[in-house]
Amino acid sequence: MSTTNKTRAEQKEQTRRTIIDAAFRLLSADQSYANLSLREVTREAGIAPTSFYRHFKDMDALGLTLVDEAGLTLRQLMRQARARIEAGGGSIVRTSVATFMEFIETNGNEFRLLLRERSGTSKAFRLAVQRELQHFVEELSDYIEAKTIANHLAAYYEADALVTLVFNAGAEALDLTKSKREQLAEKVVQQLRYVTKGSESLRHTKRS
Amino acid sequence: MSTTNKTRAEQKEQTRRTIIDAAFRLLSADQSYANLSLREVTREAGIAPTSFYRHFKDMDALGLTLVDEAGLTLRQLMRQARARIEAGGGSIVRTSVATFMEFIETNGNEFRLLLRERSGTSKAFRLAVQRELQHFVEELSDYIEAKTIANHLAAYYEADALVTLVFNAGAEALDLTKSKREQLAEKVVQQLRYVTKGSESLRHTKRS
DNA sequence: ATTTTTAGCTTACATGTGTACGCTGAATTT
DNA sequence: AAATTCAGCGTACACATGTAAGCTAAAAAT
Repeated sequence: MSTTNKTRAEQKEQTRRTIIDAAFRLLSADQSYANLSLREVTREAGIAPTSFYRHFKDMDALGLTLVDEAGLTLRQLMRQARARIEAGGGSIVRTSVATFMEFIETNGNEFRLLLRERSGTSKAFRLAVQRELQHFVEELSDYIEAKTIANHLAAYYEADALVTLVFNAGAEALDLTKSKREQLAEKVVQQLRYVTKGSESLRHTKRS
Repeated sequence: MSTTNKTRAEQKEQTRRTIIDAAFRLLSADQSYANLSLREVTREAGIAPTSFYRHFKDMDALGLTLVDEAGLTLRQLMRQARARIEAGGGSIVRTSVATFMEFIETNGNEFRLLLRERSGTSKAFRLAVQRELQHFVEELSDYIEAKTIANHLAAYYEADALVTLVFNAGAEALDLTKSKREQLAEKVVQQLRYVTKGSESLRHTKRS
């Protein structure tokens, strides 16, 4: 166990990626991960059905990997958004919403995966998605706590509401044409303002 | 085609109900309608697989019926809540949330059906669920428009946000123990207040 | 140079699926 | 009384699935 250790491990990693990519490719509005079969995936990946097991214990293991990757992609995108904002761009709310809507448009199937498995039949999947969303809530919550005089709990409630509204708007966007999506964006921007304004307003009247 | 017309039609209707009830019984945290097979349903209903077709064109037709029934159940419950409120009960927000949480607890599987099929692989299902939710948004929107000086669009945005937040809290509640659910209820009550307060506040600063 | 490891393959099997076909007996119509 | 309708059944078929068993060739270790 020394020297090169390249070609074989590399080849295996490459095949693993092939499987992952194949699975993502098979997701669509009409096909969820839940009703995707092992054989379909291996067919798309160009390997024998039984070879699948050299890389994943079962379909659940692959699915959880996909959820992680989709969550990562989304987080990276939102980090870009923050960079854009700090670089002097427009309003925080509008830029974040626009970025999220971009994600829906270019990574619709990744989003569908998160959306569907969040309420799917596997508890492990539900928890995995929940964890991804929690990342956003916490980041946003910290931001709010720092930028305002909100206490910890209030900031968390507010952040949670904002993430919920955006995520739900994303789900709605999936079935809409591009023109209708602009109306949807307008709606969610307004709703986010209600939340931030309302939270601020209540902060000033009582200390809860 | 005249006279009695009872026993046969009645028997058929009864079997139809047996099928519907069987399907509902098979739904759970671990089984969604999407991966429920025709044969499972007929097995549970105690009829031959092929007899299914005497009552429904296919599983999709049955599923849409279930969505309708679940939506109806939910609507009836919320009507009761309004009755309770107008009969002098507590706050609108708190009572509505409590009623909804009761629904989750006693009709968890009906709710799961709506929740899952809202983002499922069948557009017909997605639309059916969307329609059910739209009922709530519109009723609530009318209520807000009447009770406040909000214009039509603002009332709609507000109602939509409220329904979204409550529905999402319901989804979260499904995986929680009873004690954690009270915390969740507290969270969503607070979030709803943010929305109503924020909407009101913005109404007074600008006319949009 | 020899042995060990292993990614990927082929073959095979048991199980579950949707639904076509045709029968039966009882309810209904004529 | 005779004819028609039809809810429900049993049989049957073609097809897809997950995965067990064992082989092969090449890479890696000895």
